Amino acid sequence: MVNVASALSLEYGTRSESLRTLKYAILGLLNQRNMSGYELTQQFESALCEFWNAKHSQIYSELKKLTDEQMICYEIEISGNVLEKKVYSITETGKADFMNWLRKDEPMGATSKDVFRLRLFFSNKLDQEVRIELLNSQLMQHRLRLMHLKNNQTKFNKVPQKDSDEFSDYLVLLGAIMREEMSCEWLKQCIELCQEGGNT
Amino acid sequence: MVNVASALSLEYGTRSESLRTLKYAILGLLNQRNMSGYELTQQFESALCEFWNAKHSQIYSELKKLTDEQMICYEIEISGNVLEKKVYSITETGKADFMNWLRKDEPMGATSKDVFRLRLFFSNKLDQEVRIELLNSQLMQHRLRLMHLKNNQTKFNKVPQKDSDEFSDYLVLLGAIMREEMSCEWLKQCIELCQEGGNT
DNA sequence: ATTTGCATGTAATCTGTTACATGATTCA
DNA sequence: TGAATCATGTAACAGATTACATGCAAAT
Repeated sequence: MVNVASALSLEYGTRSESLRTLKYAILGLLNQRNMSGYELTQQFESALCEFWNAKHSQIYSELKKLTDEQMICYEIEISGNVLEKKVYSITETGKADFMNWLRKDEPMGATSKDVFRLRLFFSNKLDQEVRIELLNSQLMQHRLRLMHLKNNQTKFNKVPQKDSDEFSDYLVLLGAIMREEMSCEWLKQCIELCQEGGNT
Repeated sequence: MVNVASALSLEYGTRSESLRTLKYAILGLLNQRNMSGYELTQQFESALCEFWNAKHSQIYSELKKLTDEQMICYEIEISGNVLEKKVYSITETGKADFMNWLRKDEPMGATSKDVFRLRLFFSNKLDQEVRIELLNSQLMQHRLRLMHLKNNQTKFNKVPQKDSDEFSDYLVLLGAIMREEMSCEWLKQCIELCQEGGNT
């Protein structure tokens, strides 16, 4: 028997909305200040890079979509003689939509993907030396990243005011540092466990 | 002037290969033991859930592709009277390809995306009470997750043998626990910083 | 009988990456 | 004058989610 209900297009509620996180990342940035697509791309590479990323190709198409949806609008500025630059700003509609997203207390989703942990999960199939080399390589990379982050932190000589953009920035930087410190700790423990009763 | 080289389809090297991580996650699991698509789906929900995830729809289509590519093959088993089950196993080609992937020391990619951190980055636009509520909600969720993970850890009464599947499992579980502990610590610090000089 | 779990798939859509494509501006 | 950076876009493809779709088996 066929599914009559679905044949009549009943019973299966409206399609659930997609998350559109990129949309809100862009709206959030434009809520801080007006920017071009190029500047937004740079923001993703600097300010957001510890928790979000997007290529210019994706950003430009999202900007087009958000303009159509009247969440943002733009004015054209001229750099030099002829080079056109679109400076985007958030609309009132966009601001309202963004604030609505920001306030929502959504339950945590699935843990994010991590290729290295996946590799490690299968690493007992490797020679012990190779496994330790891979762990060491990973450790070095995380140490380097930690160094850069701690260097960024020195730019704050005191905790910023709670309602400032800098304060939020400070919180996420703290999170990034703690994450890298944890990663280094964990990798060191893994290496130790792999070496225990080692090759003498 | 048009790009003659590209018009002639020259000069722009071969398309770079995609990562196909799901492929290797599946090959890795089938390298441990033979399984059906259904069992693989369950493995993603249990053993791999702390660092990878995939829905059954994605898994079944990847299995089809891997079969075409001769990385895996299957035999049909009957459960009960008629219900057919495809039990997949990895081929020698698949095993070689998997080991090749496992050995590679790829540099760390971009930090993985984290919607909560993105929200927090914009959270100075919220009322202080709402911001703290969101942080508390997040903290509770991470505490719960930590509890479950620590409970899993009790299943290991000692560190398993280094070349066993259980040892790798132990390492990634340790990583998951440390990650959740760090998250709880970080969130507590964020809450404190948000409350400092608070509303008296 | 009815619900839960076993078992497998496809279609539509959304999200993200790589490659293609162009041209101006600035600095060495 | 050549390289790096500013500036914007499209097309093709890869990766992932949600919904659609079906039916058997086991337990209550």
